[in-house]
Amino acid sequence: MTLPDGASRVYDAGVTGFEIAKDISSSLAKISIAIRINGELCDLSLPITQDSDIAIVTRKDDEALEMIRHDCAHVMAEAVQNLFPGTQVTIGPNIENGFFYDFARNEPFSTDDFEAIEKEMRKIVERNSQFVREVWDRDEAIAYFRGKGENYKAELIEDLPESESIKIYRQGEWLDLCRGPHMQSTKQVGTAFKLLKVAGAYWRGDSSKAMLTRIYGTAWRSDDELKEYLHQLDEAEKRDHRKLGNEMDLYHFQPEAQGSVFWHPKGYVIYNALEQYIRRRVNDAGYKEIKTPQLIDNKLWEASGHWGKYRENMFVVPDEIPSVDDDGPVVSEHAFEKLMALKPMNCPAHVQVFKQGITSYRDLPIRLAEFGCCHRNEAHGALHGLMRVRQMTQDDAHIFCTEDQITDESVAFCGLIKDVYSDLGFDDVRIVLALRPESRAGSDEVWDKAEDGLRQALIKAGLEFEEEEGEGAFYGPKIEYHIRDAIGRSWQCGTLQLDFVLPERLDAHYIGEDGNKHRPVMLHRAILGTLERFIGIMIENYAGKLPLWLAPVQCVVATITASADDYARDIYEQLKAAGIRAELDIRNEKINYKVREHSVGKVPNLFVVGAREAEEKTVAIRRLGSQAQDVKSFDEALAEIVDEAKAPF
RNA sequence: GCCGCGGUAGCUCAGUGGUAGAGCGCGUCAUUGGUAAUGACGAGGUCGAGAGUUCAAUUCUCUCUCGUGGCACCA
Repeated sequence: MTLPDGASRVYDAGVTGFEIAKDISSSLAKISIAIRINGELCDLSLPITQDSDIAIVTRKDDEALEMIRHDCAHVMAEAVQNLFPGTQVTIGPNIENGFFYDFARNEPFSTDDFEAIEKEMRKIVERNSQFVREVWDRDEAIAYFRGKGENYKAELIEDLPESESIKIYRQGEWLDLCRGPHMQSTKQVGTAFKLLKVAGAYWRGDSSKAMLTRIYGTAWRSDDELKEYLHQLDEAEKRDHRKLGNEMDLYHFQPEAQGSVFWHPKGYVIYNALEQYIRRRVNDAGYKEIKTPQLIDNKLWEASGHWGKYRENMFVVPDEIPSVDDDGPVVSEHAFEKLMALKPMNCPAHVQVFKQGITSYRDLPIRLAEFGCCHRNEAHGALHGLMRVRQMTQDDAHIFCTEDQITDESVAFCGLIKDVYSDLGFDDVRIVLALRPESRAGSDEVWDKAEDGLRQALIKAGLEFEEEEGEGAFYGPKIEYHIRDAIGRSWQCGTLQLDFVLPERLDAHYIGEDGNKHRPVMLHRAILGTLERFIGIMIENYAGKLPLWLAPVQCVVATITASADDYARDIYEQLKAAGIRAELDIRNEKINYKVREHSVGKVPNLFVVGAREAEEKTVAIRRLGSQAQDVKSFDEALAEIVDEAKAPF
């Protein structure tokens, strides 16, 4: 056996990892939980029959967390079956920071059951049952699980490839089908686990199949790690844009317009600042901004293919003046013969703009940008604050170009998007090339060409990317830009999609050098994705403390005594005149009160003025997140804040 | 859309089979204070909607609706 440090040891064939660990040192044996044999993670109890490179895995190793969580899922499954006989087990994989297990039970679980389940889990851990691995005959295994009424498990075994042996892990009386590996005993799961939530989940992720009950849990090496993780969850909750949006008075939602934002003055400041910034960016990058209709006749959606592929997400309205008769139908029986739809995407409308007049190859590329307001009939359960809405504004644009120009345009876009994300505070960007989905328009040849076009552009731009099958849009492959926020979450925002289909379907063409008609290629692209969602991401990323140029209120002038009111009013007016979003707080309140209120309100700059400042024409600046009082002349402070409040572009 | 959990004052939430409470916020008054909550008083609620059970429902049951955690879908 060759150890990680290169040393080798000799054992009889059939020696187990545990025996080796014990042989190396008894203290190692105590903390060992698994073994890597030629790189593969295995049970310590597995007999080793050949010369191998081995490494004993202990609780301290990276793999330990995964094993603890997976074993914890088994412990939870047993606990649930002990407490709720008749519950069927299904699958229970690890996920980021924890695990879940899906159960089939007529009566779903509730979080009220957690206490009892956790208590039972602790008993099983304390029981210190060995995890024992067995290999069963396939048919016997199926018969066994069927006999126990475990139909889901039986189905899982039936679907395992013939080449796969059927592995069963026992822990005391209880057993489960499992690929393994497992630690030595339930005791090694430890005590640092907690059940977090219950949720419905479809069997095999298929909405036509049965709804199971999923229990989510988390497990860690130590109670301290668990505590730390729970603390992180609390912190993430504090950043929730729905909570902050409410506290900062940015926007609201109400049932009469579910999924659509009512922007309040302060929220709309952010919205406008961001829109203006993007407008300057795309103008600079050679785009022309346009605005296209909201409500468009169905004929165009049929021609574009949206009616066929996207209908279930569209709001469709009859093109008829409703009846004014109180008793009669609001629309006639013929209403549905002529339909219009609120646009769910801007692309067909942009093709219409492109198609006006005759375009020469000399005009290409043509880049049409729109802050396009789109409506999508999202499922009720999908709606989530600003992150998932029914009315959204995309920072959309379509580039019409020749095939030869695809690479240059794509490379240019990659540069633009990188600059924008960097300006907005996101430097960790993951790029995914999403390939053809099952339901799609266009021939395989066209898809081959489109996928390769984007791939080549990414290579030329020198960017690292991953490819994902089946994730593309129905009309073309796409590059997805995923940004990572301050607390490590990933969001898909920007996208670049190559489309040979739509220009064809909507018959767009340009006149080439040869004097003949040619089909342009269309690049769909967005940087923020949608303004709504991006603002939600920004709020959470900055925990509400937005960069100065986006802050709804950039400066509050707060007085200590009424004797400074006139001076405060004067400098407030000067700040406003200089373009600073300032507020004046001359309320009859103590300065402590004002400082607290504006700190909680995430105001970046507080200019505090009392009699002394009024006398000396200074301000005492208090910055958000700092206790320091920086006293300087107002003129200097004004120049500084004006400079600092400039947008990055 | 599916499964679970919720909806009580502007906000955050407590509570009860006999038509309601706290803190913050809001209003009035006093206080003019030096960097994260000054004090007193006051106003404010058909307890999400509808139906049922009951002498009596905010409370129990059902339906609907909206929100929420997931699933499915997705920017």
